[in-house]
Amino acid sequence: MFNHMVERNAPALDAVFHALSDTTRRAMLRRLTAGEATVGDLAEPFPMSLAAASKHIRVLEDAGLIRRTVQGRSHICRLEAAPMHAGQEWISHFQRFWTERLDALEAILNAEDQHKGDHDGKA
Amino acid sequence: MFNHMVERNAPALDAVFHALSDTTRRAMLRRLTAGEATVGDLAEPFPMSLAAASKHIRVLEDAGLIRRTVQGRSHICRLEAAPMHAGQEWISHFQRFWTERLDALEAILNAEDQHKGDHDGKA
DNA sequence: GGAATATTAAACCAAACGGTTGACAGTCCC
DNA sequence: GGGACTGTCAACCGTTTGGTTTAATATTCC
Repeated sequence: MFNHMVERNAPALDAVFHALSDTTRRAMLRRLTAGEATVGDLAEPFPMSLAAASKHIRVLEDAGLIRRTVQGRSHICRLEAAPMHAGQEWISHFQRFWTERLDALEAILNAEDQHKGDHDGKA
Repeated sequence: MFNHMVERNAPALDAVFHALSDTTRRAMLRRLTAGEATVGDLAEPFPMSLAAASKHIRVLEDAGLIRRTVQGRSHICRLEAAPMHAGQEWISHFQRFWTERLDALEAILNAEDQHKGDHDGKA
């Protein structure tokens, strides 16, 4: 059942997860959900040099999460969320493992309640 | 609608995404879906030293994705998928952006089909 | 042409990464 | 006790990362 999950495109997954592993970059992506933005726009909220922010944007671009079009002197960036799909799908194969544990926990709690009911109520 | 997504626990997300950004570590996690395994078991498929594999396992452990119990001389590892949930949820906020694009594409294709149907030959 | 604007490039730095090797520490078993 | 076994630790190495600063490159405006 899990053998099918053979990771067809590991390098892309590496790049996407790596891009997402930084708070600044995640914030930039969130920002882009509100609409396109220039490099300057994306950099503005962060207490780092423009050059540093530009590098972060490059990482996002390399992971395919941003598309850039140059318009005059400003580079406008758009969200390209599609590559996240692969990441989400990879994780989704593990979903049953945390829901299973939650179900098990619930079962244990229910059993304990049951037990308490047996004793407390009667004795 | 997206303003609510303020990243309550950024460091944990950093750690999870970083842990997932390596092919070897993802393979180890997949391996663990088949059941618990020792450090040696997890290391065995990879053409690297045991020490290197041990470091990867440490990264997974630090991200909370693995729980380890020492039994005699062997360290047995179990999958702890729960922290992936946060990652999945973060990504899920972007889901509409790639489905939207797919829908838009579909709409364009439909419109083109429509157009073809209207004046068939050309305009 | 020249100044201001928007962004990347290049050189540098410290820290982290992914790997190695060799030494060490528990544990099991004779 | 003495090996074999399982695993970590420490030191090291080369590369990448995330940041800086100081140019350099386009572009727009006057």
